[in-house]
Amino acid sequence: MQRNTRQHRAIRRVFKNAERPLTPEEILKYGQRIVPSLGLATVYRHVKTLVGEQWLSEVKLPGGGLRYELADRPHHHHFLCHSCDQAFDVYRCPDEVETLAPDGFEVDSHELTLFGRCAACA
Amino acid sequence: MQRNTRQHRAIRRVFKNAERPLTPEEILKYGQRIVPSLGLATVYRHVKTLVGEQWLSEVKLPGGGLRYELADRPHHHHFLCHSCDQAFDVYRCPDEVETLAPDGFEVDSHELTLFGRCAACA
DNA sequence: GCCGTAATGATAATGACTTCTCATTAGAGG
DNA sequence: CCTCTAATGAGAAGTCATTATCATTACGGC
Repeated sequence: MQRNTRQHRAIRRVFKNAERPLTPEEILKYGQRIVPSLGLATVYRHVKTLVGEQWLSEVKLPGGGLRYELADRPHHHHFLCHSCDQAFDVYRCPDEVETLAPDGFEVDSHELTLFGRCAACA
Repeated sequence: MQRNTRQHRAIRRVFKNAERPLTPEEILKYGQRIVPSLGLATVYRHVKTLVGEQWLSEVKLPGGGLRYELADRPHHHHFLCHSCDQAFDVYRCPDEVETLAPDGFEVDSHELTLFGRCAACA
């Protein structure tokens, strides 16, 4: 991944334009609007590299299937629309979350997911 | 699933004794302490039936892999130990969670997962 | 513009999880 | 106790997301 290919530029552009976590299939779909020949294997290859470079971060939501987002986003959570299955960012977080665990449990991170219908589907 | 078999009784007993969500492999392991010949296919068969009867409910945590718990438990969340990979119940919930979504989004449920080390691993 | 080679993309392979198949076992009514 | 047949369990098969293979393409230094 040392050459500046059209595919690499396209994938980074997709994330710069997206303001929500994307699945590999979504990356492929949006990337093909820029480079129509883009293949799924190339998406996976670049995503893996970009995660290694900490340019992207993995988003694991309940229900499985990894999504990816820019790694430089501040702390936030996610909303998952069960109609269109798209994930969205929620930039508000309840306080004192990490104090909820039982005694003796060490919390080092947390993930809050809201489920429902997004503005477009509702 | 209309006969009262040893396997069926064993699987229900496992859940009655467990106070945390179980994976199919965990159900198999604990069930085999009661009925050593228990097979994984039987675990899946009964879990599917019990979920259909609303006796069990599915627990989807980030990272994939379904877990199951008794359906009659009151609202609660989960703690996932990244050392032993066991899930635990957390019977406290931050208030006003469903008000965090952006305007126009309809929230109908939420899932909060705490990550860290459980009391036994810490 | 040429050339060496990294990157690509179609497809096969993999792996984890879940369901199916079917010969055998064992509930439970008579 | 017999009999019928639902349930079981071992292994095959299916699913789905991800990775590997490899012939072809196209960056980019010269």
